[in-house]
Amino acid sequence: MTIHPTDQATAGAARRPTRQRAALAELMSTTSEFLSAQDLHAKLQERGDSVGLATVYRNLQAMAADGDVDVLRTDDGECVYRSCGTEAHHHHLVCRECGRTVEVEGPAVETWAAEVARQNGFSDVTHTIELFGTCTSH
Amino acid sequence: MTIHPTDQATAGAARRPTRQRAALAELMSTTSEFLSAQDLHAKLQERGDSVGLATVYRNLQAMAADGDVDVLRTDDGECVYRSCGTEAHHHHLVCRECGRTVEVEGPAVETWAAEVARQNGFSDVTHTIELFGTCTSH
DNA sequence: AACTCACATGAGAATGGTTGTCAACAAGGA
DNA sequence: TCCTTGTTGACAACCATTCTCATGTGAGTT
Ligand SMILES: [Mn+2]
Ligand SMILES: [Mn+2]
Ligand SMILES: [Zn+2]
Ligand SMILES: [Zn+2]
Repeated sequence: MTIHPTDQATAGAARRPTRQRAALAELMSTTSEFLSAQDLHAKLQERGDSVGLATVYRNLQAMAADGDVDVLRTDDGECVYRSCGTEAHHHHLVCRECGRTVEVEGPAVETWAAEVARQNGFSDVTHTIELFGTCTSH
Repeated sequence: MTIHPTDQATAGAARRPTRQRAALAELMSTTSEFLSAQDLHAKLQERGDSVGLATVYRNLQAMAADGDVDVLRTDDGECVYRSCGTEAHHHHLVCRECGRTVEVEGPAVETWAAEVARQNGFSDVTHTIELFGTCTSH
């Protein structure tokens, strides 16, 4: 059984620069909400920088593996991506109405997670912590 | 945009008791790991209490809506269900090797989540907090 | 610049968990 | 027993994501 793979260490295997990845990265850098691969693919098409859907998926995965973008799953199982301001470990407070996202840190929650894991003898612990709510604009 | 629906309050609309739901509930009450709908469907078949796959899905959703079972998504997007010991709000520490699950509470983390939301002016806040690791049997 | 070659791309097919359809069933009140 | 209505199950349909593979393109090398 594998509920949550450990696919961490993705040593920087020289990725080749392409127009497609550049366009995607540029688009994401100017967007603050979490968007799905399909959303991004559509926006690229509107904008003229047409990129194949499979390529969007592949690059998003690569960028996520490299830690360049954050991923989370919507309630209906769709993956959504976002280019965050910091490379450091953090979590998100997302508006479920408009997608507005705030990056949050929680030293307390980090130590809590580590402590709980230790007390139960678990090792190689990772965690998923996301907050959802309704922002002030609603 | 809807990243995380608020589908909470599902007033107890009298659900009609059936052999199928009983078999499913019974199976889940004797299982401690998180299992997928397909896993459960297969186990029911082995055991003789054959139940249609669609029915398994429907009942799991109903049970989840009623708060009778907990749901979480595996890394590959599959929903997995578990009948927990308590009805009270809690989280999980799951072994990614064998699925062994420990129910954990975190008053500190609850207040942290609420506080972060308040500071950013978000309302109707919910959170997703799950811990994954490797248990002592590995 | 021409040559090479491994990596990247894209159009479309395939995958697979989940949901929809709808006729046959069955719980429970009249 | 009869009716009404929620429930079931076999199978089709959905749809996000992955796979396939022929073609394209970085970037060294000569
Ligand atoms: Mn953290
Ligand atoms: Mn909590
Ligand atoms: Zn909002
Ligand atoms: Zn284990």
